[in-house]
Amino acid sequence: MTAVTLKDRRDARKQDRRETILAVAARSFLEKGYAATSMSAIAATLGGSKGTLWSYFPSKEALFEAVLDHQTVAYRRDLEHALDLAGDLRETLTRFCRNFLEKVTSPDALALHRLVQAEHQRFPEVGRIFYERAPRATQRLLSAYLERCIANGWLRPGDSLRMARRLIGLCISGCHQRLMWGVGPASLPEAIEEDVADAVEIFIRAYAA
Amino acid sequence: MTAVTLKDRRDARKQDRRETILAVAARSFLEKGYAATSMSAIAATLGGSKGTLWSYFPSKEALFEAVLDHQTVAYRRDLEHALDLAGDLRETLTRFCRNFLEKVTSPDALALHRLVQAEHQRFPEVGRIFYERAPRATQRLLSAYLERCIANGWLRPGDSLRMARRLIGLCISGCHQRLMWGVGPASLPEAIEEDVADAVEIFIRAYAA
DNA sequence: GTGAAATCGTACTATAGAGTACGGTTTTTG
DNA sequence: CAAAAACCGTACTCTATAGTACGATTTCAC
Repeated sequence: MTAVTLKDRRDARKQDRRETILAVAARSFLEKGYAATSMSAIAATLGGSKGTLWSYFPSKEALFEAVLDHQTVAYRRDLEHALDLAGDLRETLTRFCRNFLEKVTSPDALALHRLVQAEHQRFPEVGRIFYERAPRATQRLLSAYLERCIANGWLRPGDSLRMARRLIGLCISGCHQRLMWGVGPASLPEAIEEDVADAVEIFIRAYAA
Repeated sequence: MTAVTLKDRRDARKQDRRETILAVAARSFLEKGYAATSMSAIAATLGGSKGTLWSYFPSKEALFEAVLDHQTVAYRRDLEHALDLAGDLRETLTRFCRNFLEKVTSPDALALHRLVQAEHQRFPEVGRIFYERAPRATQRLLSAYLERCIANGWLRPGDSLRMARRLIGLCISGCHQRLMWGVGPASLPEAIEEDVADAVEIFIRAYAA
């Protein structure tokens, strides 16, 4: 027993170190992109030597993929937490859209979005994996809820996945779109409220029973 | 007169050369991105010497910006041509959405979209300029048409620019979104028709008088 | 034909960053 | 304490590519 905990302490340290490396690397990748991020600079920020860095991740590519993996896990966990759907239709949709928009307009989410967008030519897997984990996961969650609304007779029957995509498209057609191009609104919270109200109103007019 | 035309021939050659360089560079930038594009490779493809390339564009950055400039001009010219709005509301919106989606789902448009997205951190101007010339220009054009529809009593009064953004958001919420992540549909034309039909239907239900 | 402008080929400089090698030092385990 | 694992610092190799220099050659205007 004692032997195990002692050995585990070493492993825990390694895990900690790994997390630290991922955090430092994520900062750089998200802010500067893949090409402009240098392994040497990461090693320097960490304080350790280059050899150590390479002992954790055998190459820049490996580190990059580990960072994306880490980030998408965090992204999805946040989203699922934000998407517990219960209560009145309009109210629930409004809460969902607001939570969703708040998540995806955060600086980190925008940076991640851009990073994957930028590098998914160089790393073809990256785009598909991210799509599965973030946009697709969100669509599925929302779609399942809409399915229940249809069963309850609150919404007209139809393809719930397509309906989910339309609602999400409406949500991101305003401030999110502009933020992606570096043209932010004066007040983000107000812009989000406006987008949410529009999206829900349009959606309900289109699909309510 | 003769003097002028003769001198012009030299200028015309230079102009041709410039266009050729821009075309070759655009291929590379659009396919491989900024970092992975090398000036030496462009010079090699052109066949000439590096000195000549630098005599046309004093740096890689300058060439990059010239390429983006050239591409957005082409992009906007195409769009404006595709957006002559006349006739019945539903029919006009359908034609507009179809033309728009066909343009923005073309391989070059997708690549341009990604390229600007990727590099607008390194070149902060690029994002704003592109936004002005492409998404914003489209919004303005559509918005002006919707304004007329409101005046005619076909649509309920409202903020026409916001309405335009919602319609465009609906259009790109389907296959365009997936294409951006490298997850293309089996049949693009069919997917476009589906998106167009949905978008127009939802829009009309939401805003028709 | 003649001179000027453009072009060519090639060799060069300078920089930057990925990944390696290695001998010495600290930390952890038992 | 002793052995092993991890870590450190530093110096190194290798490759890629932006940008320059320059003398030789072609093209074009007149």
